[in-house]
Amino acid sequence: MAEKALEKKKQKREALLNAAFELFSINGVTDTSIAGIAERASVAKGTFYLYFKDKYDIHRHLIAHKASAIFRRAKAEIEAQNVAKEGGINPSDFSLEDKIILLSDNIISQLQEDPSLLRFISKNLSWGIFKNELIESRDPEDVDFASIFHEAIDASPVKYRDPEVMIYMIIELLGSTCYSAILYGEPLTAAQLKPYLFDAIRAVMRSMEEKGES
Amino acid sequence: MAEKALEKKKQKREALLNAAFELFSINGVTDTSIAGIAERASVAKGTFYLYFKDKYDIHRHLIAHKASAIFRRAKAEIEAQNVAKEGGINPSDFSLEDKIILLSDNIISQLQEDPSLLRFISKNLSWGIFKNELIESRDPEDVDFASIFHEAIDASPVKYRDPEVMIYMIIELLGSTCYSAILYGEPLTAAQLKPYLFDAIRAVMRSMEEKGES
Amino acid sequence: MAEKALEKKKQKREALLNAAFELFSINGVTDTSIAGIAERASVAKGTFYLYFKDKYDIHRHLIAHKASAIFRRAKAEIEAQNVAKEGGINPSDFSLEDKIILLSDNIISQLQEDPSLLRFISKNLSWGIFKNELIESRDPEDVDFASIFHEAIDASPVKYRDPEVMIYMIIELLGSTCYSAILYGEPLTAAQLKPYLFDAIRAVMRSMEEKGES
Amino acid sequence: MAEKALEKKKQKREALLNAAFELFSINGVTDTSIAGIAERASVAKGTFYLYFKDKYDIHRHLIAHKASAIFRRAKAEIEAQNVAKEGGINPSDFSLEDKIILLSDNIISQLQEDPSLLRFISKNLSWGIFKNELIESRDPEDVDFASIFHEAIDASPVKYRDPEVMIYMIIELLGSTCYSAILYGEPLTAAQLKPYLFDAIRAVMRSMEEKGES
DNA sequence: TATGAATGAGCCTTCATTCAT
DNA sequence: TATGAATGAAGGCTCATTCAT
Repeated sequence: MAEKALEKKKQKREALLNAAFELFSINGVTDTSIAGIAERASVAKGTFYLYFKDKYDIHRHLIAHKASAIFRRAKAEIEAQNVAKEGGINPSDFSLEDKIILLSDNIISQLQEDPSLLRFISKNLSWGIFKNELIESRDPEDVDFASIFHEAIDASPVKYRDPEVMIYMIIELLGSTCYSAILYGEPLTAAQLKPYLFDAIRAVMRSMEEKGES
Repeated sequence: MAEKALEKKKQKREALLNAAFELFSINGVTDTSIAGIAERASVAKGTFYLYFKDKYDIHRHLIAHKASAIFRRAKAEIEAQNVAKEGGINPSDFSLEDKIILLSDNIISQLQEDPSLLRFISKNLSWGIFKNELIESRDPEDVDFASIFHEAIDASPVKYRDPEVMIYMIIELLGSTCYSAILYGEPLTAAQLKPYLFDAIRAVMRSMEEKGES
Repeated sequence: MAEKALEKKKQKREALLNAAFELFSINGVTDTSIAGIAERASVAKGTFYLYFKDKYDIHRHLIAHKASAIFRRAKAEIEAQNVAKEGGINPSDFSLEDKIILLSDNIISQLQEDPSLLRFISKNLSWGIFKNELIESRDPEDVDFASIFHEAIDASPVKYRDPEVMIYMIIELLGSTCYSAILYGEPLTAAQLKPYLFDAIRAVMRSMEEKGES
Repeated sequence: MAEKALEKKKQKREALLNAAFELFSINGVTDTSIAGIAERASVAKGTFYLYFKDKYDIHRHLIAHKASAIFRRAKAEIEAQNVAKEGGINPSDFSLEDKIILLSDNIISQLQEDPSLLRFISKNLSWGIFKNELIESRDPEDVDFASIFHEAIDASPVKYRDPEVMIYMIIELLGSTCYSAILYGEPLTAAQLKPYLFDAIRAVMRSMEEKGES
């Protein structure tokens, strides 16, 4: 196939993903039809099936795609901040706790900025996604974001019992508390939640520090 | 209406709720039809509409109903245990932390016993349910289980900053970590999760103790 | 259900069968849609599925129904003729050969009268239908027409080797030669075919007479 | 066009025909798609249209092609047998009856060997095919097999009333009885059918012998 | 209250066919 | 010639909902 044609295919796929994201966010998966996705993507209905198996297929791809994007952006922004304040604190001076709080803070900000994103990944920002196990053929740019954590953990002087479980609990806590807070301000707003949540995350981490470490 | 007729109505309603619960558990809400619910309840299709507005209506009632049942049973069982070991530890000797751990432990046991129950309330065991705000016309027996917590908190000598938020975080943490653990054993089994989770709950609670309290 | 309602159901079913027959005859099974059948029957699309599983289900019912009707009518007409010419030949005077020729003649006449009927049962007037094995739930009025033959055979003084095979061959010969003759007049018209065919049928029967019979 | 290119075209056509034959045999015409044929032939979908007008076009070609092949092979094998037993019976010693029985026997064997072939030409092994009238542009190698019969008939000392009708009836009888016998063994197996069928064919032929001929 | 036949909107999906490359 | 992405018509089927009984 000519290069141009490949480019066009990529664009169509992108258009479908965007359309699906918007509709899933607005109406939910159940109330979104393939016809609707195709129409919004300015593509014929049949074209949808050239790119995705069904509604749930595109949904899975989107979740992986969006979750990955959130983590990548969070990581990038944190690094950019460090570069900005040159001569400032050396990132390696941050403790793992600090890093995870920074990351959480950034993720919450992103979700606040774009609540439709939150509604979409809704309750899906959890372990299954995190491990990318839902999807067999990950898109190449959707990097394995579990590695972001593992790098940071490995670099930490403080060691933790079962670091995977720790991350699991942090992600679940973050995801489930933010949902209600950001979308409904219930039982408190995201801004109000943050200090409590960060304290809680720190507390969870401390409770999992390796015993010998004192 | 004769008493007998009232009784029959009650039974029909119950039959519909049970049928819906089973089908929702097995096939999910989307893949459950009203026709299916009616058939399983041995009731005509039209009859469904005499009791519920639509599929989502019965779903909401069920969630509130089941969640309430879990909390009530947990409370009852804990009290029964205390009565059993008479002369044993006086329940009022338990700290709030202990009580909440006991409650959590019991809830996890119930969900383990009946994973279809877990699958059903799935990610719904969260604040929305807890506050029973989803449903306007609560069934009379579905008591407000938030009160269970408030009573215990009020009785606690240790005081907490924003106890509602604390409960919120605990419930979210419990609900979201158990889901994956019980249903998939991922990233660890419920049995393995428990010590970590209880430590985490205690850590969260400590982080929210009133400062002056030492 | 009230008697009237039952009557209406029966009518709807009949309307669907008639509509399907007409469309199958005109356009063939492949080019007939369920929407088309429903429309022609003045019934909503969904109603079709209350009576038949799919297009092939109604097709099977129709074949059994129509084939049965042909045989029943043939039998009835032959009997009526005998009654008409009272004092005439006693039907029991007919040999089995004669009876089968009479039957064949009548069937050919029916098919000539209504070529759409022929096109419909087309190549289906064969053993599978004859034995009614295609269809599990035969309509009650669609009598087992195999019995018509067996009665006649049992009554015959002349005995045959394997009478079932004989009938099989006669039916296949009749069905397949008539098709082309009636519909296309190729390689000869039905009228021209008849004497040859009847000779052939008699020849086949003679070739299967029991040896001892001389 | 270069010779090599012509060769390639021929191969593609052949590939399409083979693919279509296999799929028609397995799934039937209705459930076979052009996309499927093209894929199985390792050819692009659009390429199909360079060789055939549509699904039914390739179907017609195939029927004529396969039916012709059966007759040619039957003739060739019979001739080969005669050559083999050199000094044996002179083929011209066979009566027309014998020749046609031999031919029928061979055709039945072929169909038994390859039931998918039978399923494919199914009920199509009949007069329409025989006369090759279905297809306007016969492939050059698909010789007119009607001539095989006419030669034999002309060579026969015994003369027949309307020999075309005789052949017509024989072919129809053969085709329709074999179908059910070979594919389903109903109402009897092909092996069991043969003696009856051959007797019947002989009987039909005798019934059509020219009267004066004794 | 209870029924269940009837409805028809609306969904998913397939597929023949076209056409720019 | 050959390709295969794109199209959109068409069909099958489900299902929530209504309503006469």
